Amino acid sequence: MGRVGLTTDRLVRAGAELADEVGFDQVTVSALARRFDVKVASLYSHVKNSDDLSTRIALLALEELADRGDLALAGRAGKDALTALADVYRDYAREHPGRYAAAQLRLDPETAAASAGPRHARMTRAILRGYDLTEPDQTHAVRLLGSVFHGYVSLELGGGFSHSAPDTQETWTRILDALDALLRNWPPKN
Amino acid sequence: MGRVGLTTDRLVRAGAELADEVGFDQVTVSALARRFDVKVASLYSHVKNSDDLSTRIALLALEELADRGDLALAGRAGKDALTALADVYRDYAREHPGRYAAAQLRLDPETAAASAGPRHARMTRAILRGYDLTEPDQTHAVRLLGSVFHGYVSLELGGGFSHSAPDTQETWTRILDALDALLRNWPPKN
DNA sequence: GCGTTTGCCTAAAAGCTTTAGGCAAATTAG
DNA sequence: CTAATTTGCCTAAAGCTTTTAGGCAAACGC
Repeated sequence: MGRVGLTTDRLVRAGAELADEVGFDQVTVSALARRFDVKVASLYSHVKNSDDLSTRIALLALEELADRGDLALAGRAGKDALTALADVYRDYAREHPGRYAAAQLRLDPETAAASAGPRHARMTRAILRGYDLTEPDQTHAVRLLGSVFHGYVSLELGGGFSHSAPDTQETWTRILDALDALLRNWPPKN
Repeated sequence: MGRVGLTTDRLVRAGAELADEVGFDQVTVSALARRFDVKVASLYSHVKNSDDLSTRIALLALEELADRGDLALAGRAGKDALTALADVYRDYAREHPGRYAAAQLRLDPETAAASAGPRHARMTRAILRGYDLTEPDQTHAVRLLGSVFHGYVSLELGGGFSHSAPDTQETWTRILDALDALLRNWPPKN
């Protein structure tokens, strides 16, 4: 039996695809071995354990998302930028539900710090440059945007807004309008 | 060996506690059996399978959350009601992280329809009676509130806003102020 | 008390995770 | 170009979780 050419990278990539197909929590070392038509134990030379695999998939997803974000934000500002980044998250989650779920994995602090996580925070902060907010309001706004993006996307993905009128695209548009209005007119403390 | 007095209800309740202690995804039929000092197979008379157990814990959490919501909303309106319901979600998630995670479980449509889910939608809609919104804006606003509550709580719980100033309580207050302002001044279409 | 139901048990099969040790293919060195 | 070394995938095995099947004794209903 020849060699298949496993590498950590190929495993992680295949794991991400598997996640999109069957759900992130169904991504198992066994399933991945099956996909490469290889014995399970063989994967353990490339990946420390199941947790390591999950973490690597999460890191990949975070990176991909940040790359898309950077691309979308280039040359945009204000509401244009807001909409562009918001759509990046929403579209990514719809195209890659498993990867998006992976990106939600709780990472330990050092791993999180070394991940693309900070890039995401920076992107959101960049959007706010188009609005007139100073600290600490800017941080509050960063957190609000993160909450809405993540909350909306995960509720929509989970079927939380299921099959009721009006359609979710319309809601998404109106929510972004509302956020834009809110950021342009951020209420002062008290 | 006498009988321990297992019932579906006791199992579900213990499962919920276990979830809060070790995380919802660590709630396993085996772990639950261990907790009752009983053989694993014994649980299968009270619970169909692992999925059934998870679903029941999720339903319990949704119910508890809705009960707290009803209590909090009684006699309140406007921003008062908004804050009260928002705090119910946030406090519940902090007190019962495992149950809160369970409440996020994707239920199949019939189960979801029979769950306390609809009560949650009704509660959010009730809050909006204090603001001047008509359909379809009301639905958009319901979805926005759901997104913010869920998004904020799950990011905070997951450590997304970790240890950076300003503190999360301050942000939470300001976000609710902002939502109140936004609802009082919902931007018209276009 | 007697029969029936019910509750917890043992047994067993099947799948996932992880470690240890082996052999052969690929790579490097002389 | 062979020899030594590294590397990649393998077999074997132990441990854990899930789930089903069948058994025995405690609890309950009359």
